[in-house]
Amino acid sequence: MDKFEPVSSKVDFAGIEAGILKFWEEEDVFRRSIEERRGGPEYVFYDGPPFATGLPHYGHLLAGTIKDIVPRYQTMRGRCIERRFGWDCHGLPVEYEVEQDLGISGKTDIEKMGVGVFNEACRSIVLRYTSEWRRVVTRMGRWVDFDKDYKTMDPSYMESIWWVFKSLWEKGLVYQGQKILPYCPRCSTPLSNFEANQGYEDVTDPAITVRFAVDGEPGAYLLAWTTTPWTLPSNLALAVGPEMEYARVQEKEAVYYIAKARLGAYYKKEGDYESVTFLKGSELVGRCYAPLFPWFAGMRAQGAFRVIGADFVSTEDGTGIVHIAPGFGEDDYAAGQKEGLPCVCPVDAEGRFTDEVRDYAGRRVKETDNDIIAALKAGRHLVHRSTIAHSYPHCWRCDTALIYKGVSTWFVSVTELKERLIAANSAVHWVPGHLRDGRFGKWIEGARDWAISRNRYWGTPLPVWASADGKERVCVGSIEELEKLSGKRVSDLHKHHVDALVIPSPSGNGVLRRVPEVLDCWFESGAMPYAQAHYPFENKARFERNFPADFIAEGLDQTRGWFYTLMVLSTALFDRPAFRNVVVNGLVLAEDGRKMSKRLKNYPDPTYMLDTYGADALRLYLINSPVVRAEDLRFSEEGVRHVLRHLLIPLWNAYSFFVTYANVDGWRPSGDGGRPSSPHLLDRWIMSSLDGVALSVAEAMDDYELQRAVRPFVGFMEDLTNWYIRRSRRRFWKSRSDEDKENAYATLHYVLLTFSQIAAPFVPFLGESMYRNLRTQGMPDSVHLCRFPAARDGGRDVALEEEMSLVMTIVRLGRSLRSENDLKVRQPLRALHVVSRNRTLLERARRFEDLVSDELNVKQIVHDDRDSSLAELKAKPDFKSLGPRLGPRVKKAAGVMAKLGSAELDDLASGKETEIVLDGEKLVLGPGDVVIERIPRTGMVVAADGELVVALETALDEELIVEGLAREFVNKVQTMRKNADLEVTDRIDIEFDSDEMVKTAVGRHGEYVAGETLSLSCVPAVNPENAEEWDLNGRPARIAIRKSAD
RNA sequence: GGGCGUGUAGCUCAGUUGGUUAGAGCGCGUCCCUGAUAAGGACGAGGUCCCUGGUUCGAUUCCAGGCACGCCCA
Repeated sequence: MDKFEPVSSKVDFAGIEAGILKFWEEEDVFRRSIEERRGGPEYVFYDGPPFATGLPHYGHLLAGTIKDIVPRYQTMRGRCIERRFGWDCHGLPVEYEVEQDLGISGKTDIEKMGVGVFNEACRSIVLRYTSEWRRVVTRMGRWVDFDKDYKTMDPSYMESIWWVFKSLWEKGLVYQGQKILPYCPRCSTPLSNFEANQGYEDVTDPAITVRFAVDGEPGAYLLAWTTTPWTLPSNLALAVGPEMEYARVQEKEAVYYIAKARLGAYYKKEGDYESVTFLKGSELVGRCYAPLFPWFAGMRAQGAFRVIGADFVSTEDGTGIVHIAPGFGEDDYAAGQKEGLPCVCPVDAEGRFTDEVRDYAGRRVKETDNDIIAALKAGRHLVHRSTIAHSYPHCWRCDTALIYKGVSTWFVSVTELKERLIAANSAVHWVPGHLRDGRFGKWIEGARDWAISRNRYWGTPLPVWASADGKERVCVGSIEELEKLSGKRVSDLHKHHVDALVIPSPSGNGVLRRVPEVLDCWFESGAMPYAQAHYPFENKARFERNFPADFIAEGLDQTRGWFYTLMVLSTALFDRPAFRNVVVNGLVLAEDGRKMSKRLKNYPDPTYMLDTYGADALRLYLINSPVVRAEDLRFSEEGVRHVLRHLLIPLWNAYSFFVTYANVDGWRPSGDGGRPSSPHLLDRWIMSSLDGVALSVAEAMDDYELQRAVRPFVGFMEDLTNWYIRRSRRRFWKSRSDEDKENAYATLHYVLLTFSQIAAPFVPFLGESMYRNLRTQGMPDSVHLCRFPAARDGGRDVALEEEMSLVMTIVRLGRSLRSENDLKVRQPLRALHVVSRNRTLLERARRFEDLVSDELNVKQIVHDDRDSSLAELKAKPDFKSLGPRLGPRVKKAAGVMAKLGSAELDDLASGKETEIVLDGEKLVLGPGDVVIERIPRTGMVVAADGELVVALETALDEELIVEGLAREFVNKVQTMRKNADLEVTDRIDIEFDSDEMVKTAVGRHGEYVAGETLSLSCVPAVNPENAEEWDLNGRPARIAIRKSAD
C-alpha cells in the first residue's frame, strides 16, 4: 500500500457506516476486542433487560449509546468487558398481548384454556421483535453480544432466581401478608405502587355524602363522604381527627355532625340550619353508629361501627369524617389494624362482589355504584350526591380503573433492610450526583416492603410448597432440590410444569403443593447479576470476583425500577450495591416538548435519521446534551444536522484534505506513526492542544460525565480546521519537498490518527474509517483495538497554547479593524502595530510575527510598549483584591480612581504603585489592586483587549494597490478553476484583458500569480476566448483560463 | 400535598469556588470570503441570569420564601 485510500470531500456517512459494520462483522472485531484483553483487568457491565414487546425508540437508542461509549472507552483503556444483551420475557405485558392475540380476557378464560397452553403462547411471542432490536441496536454502532444473550425465561436464569428467593427466605426477609394494593380487576392481579402511578388519568367519579345514625342520640347522624360507594357495604368504622373542631348542626328534622371547616361546603348560609354547637373530634371518638347495610352487622361484637381517631383525616374535601373500609384502603387497613377492627373484603379476584354481599354478588364492584347509591337513597341514608373530577390510577397496561383491596401477597421486608440499603447506596457513584441522596436516596429512605408476587401465570413461580392448611412450608432453591423432594425430573420451571409436582410432607401429613403465585418481573430483573451467570450453580468464582458491576446505565424511570430492585437484592444477599457507577439518562421528548407519540407523529423515525445523518451524528447529538445527566431533551432533527455540519463534516474535510495532498505528494508515514518532533510552532501547538483534548476526554470519561467528555471536540475542531490547517495549507502545497513539509504531513497525520482514537468511543464509525486509512504498519486493524491516547507527560506546552490564543486575539482584533474600515483582507496594508506595556506579551507575540502578518496581510508588524497614544487608560478597582481590604469604601475608591490623572494611570499601567486619597486618608495602590482598561482613541484604527492594543495603518500607496490587484486577480482565477471542476493539480493557461494597472499588477507579481494558480502562462490578450467578466476592485477585467495540454 | 430536578439571548444550551464587562451555537440584520463549499469569517441587534427577601463592601452565583415547568411520590 503506497497510497492512502482516496477520500472525497463529498461524504456519505450512512454508506461509510454500512461498510464499517460489514468490516466489524467479517473481521469479528467486537469479539476480538474482548478476547485480546483476556487476562487483563475485567470491567463489568450489566445490561438492563428491555421488554421486547415493542420496537426500540429514542430512549433505548440513547441508553444504548451510553452503554456503548463507556465500554468502548474502557476497552481502549485495556479492560476486558463482556457485554451480554438481556431480554425481559415474563410479566403482565406479555400476558396481556397473548390475551389480545387469543381473544380472551381474565383469569377464568386462561384457566379454562389451560395454563400450559397460555404459557406456551407467551413463550412463543416474547422474542418476536428480537431480530428487529438486533438490527437497530447494531445499526447504532452498539457492540453487545446478542448471541450470548440472557433471557429471564431460561431455566438457568429461573433457577438462579429461585436461589435468590431461597436466600432471602432463609434470611427471614420473605413473608406472606395481606396488604392493600392497587388491584387490576381485569388482569386479576395486584400491581405495585409504582406501576399504579404510571396510569393516573383524569376521570369523573360519584361523590356522595351519606349519614350514619348515631347510637343513643335519636335523629343524630354522622356525615361521611366517599368517591367509592361500592366500599360502603364493607364500612366498619368512621374516623375523625381528634384535634379537629366538629360542628353539631341542628336542622329541622335531624342533627348532623360534620367538621367545622366543612360547614361552608354543606350550608350556604346560616339560615340553612336552626342552630349549631361545636365540639372536638376526640369527643366523638368511641361513639357507635348503625351500619348502613346488614351483611356485616354482626361485626359490631368485634368492635366495628364506632368512631375512631386518626391523623390522616383532613378537611380538604368531604365532611371531615372518613368512612373506613379496612379491606379497601391503605389508611383504612392501617387504622383497622391499630383499632383491632376485623377486616372484610367481599370482592373476588376478578373484582366482583362475593356472596357475602348478597344483593350485588357476582357483579363488578365499580358497576354497582349507581345501584348502591339508589339503595342508600331508598334507605334515607343519602344526604348529598354529586360527582368529582379527579386523578385516579388505571392499569398501565389495560387501562382498567384500579381498585384498592386487600390481597394475600408475598413481600420482601425492605423496611428491615433500610439502613443497609442506605449504606450500600452511599458507595455508588451516581451521574448526576444529586440522585444518590436526592431522588434515589429519598426513595430508599421511605421504602416500604416490596410486594414481589403476582397472581398470574407467565413468570418464575414462587418456589414455595405448602400444605393445605399452610402450616408446613418448604422453600426450594434449585432444580436438583426440587427433583430430590418431588422424585421427578425437572426441565422447565414454569408454572404449568412445576405446579404438577408435589412434595411429601416432611411430617407425614399428606402432600405439599406449590403456592399459586409467580414472581414479579422486577424481582427477576433485579436478580440479573446472579441469574445471567447462573450463579451460584455455575461461574461461582468468576462472579464473586466480578461483583458488583463497574457500570450500568438506564433511564431516570428506573429509579424505582431496576436501580431499586438491583440494590434491594444485592443488599439483602451481599450487603453491597450491585453497581459502582451508574449513568442516568433523562427523557427524550419530541421537539414540541411533549412526549413522543406515534399517533401525533411529532418526531422523525429513527431509521430515517440513521439513513439520512448516520449513527455517529445521532450518537454525538444525544451525548452532547443534558439528557446524559437525567434532564429532558427535546429531540430535534436540526440538532442532529448541526452536529453533522459543524463537527463531523469539518473533521471529514480535514481528513480528506490530508489524504488528498498526501497522495498528491506520495507522502507516507515513516516509522510507527508516533509523535513527530517538529520544531514548527504550529505543529507543536496543535499536538499540545490534542494532548489537552485527550486529557480532558479521559478525565470526563473517568467521571462518567459524557457530555463533558464530548465538549472539547468542538473547540478542537475549530483549532484544527480553522487555524492549524488553514495556517498550514501552504506548507502542504509548496512544490518542493523539504523538512518543513515532511513535518507538516507527519503532524497532521499524527493528529488525525490520534484524534480518530480519541473520538472512537463516541463516533465509532467515523473514527474507524479514518483510523483504518491512516494507521501505520504494526498498528491494530481496528481503532477499537487500540489503547486510548493518554496525554504524554510533558507533551503539553501550556505556554505555547496561551501564546497561540494571544495570537488569535491579535488576529481577531486586526480582522475586526479591517472589517470596520472596509478593508478586505486581500488588500495588503503597510503595518499592524501591536502595542502592550507587557513586555512578555510582546515577546510572545513576536514569535508569531510571520503568521500574523500573513493572516492579516500586512507588510510589517510593529511592536511597541507605549499604548497611551493609541488608547485612553481608565482605572477601576480590582474588586477581588480591594473589596476585602476596603469594605464599604470600595465604591468611593472606584469614584476616586475614575478621576485619576494620566501620570498616575501611566504608573499603574507600568506596574508601579501610586497613591490616592480616600476620605482624607492616603491609600497606596499596587498594580494588583487595579484593573486598567484601554479605550481606543476615537478617530484611529485601534482595537483593544485587556493589556493589548492593536492599530492598523490603513493608507494605501501604489505598491499596495497593485499587489492587492494581483491578489484579486488570483482570487478570480481560483474561482474559475473551481467552477471548471479542475483538479487541484491541473495546470492552466490564462489570458486576460483589463486596464493598465491590472496588467502592471499581473506583470509585476507574475511569479506569485503563476504559483498560486498553477498557470504555465498568463498573458494579456485583446479579446480572450471564453472569457469571464470580473470586477477587480472596481476595474473591469475579462479573464479566460484553459487547462494546459500537458 | 410531599420529594427531586430545571428556570441564563427569539431557540438549544454553556458558565459562575461570590468580584461590578455573563458566553457559545442556531436564528435575525449588514458586510466579507469563495480550493473547508451540506462551508467559513467580521460586525451588529438581542439579557430585570424566574421573582421577593436575607447574608455581604459586592449576589446571576450562597441562604430563605415564593412562582413556573418537568419527573417521581401521595
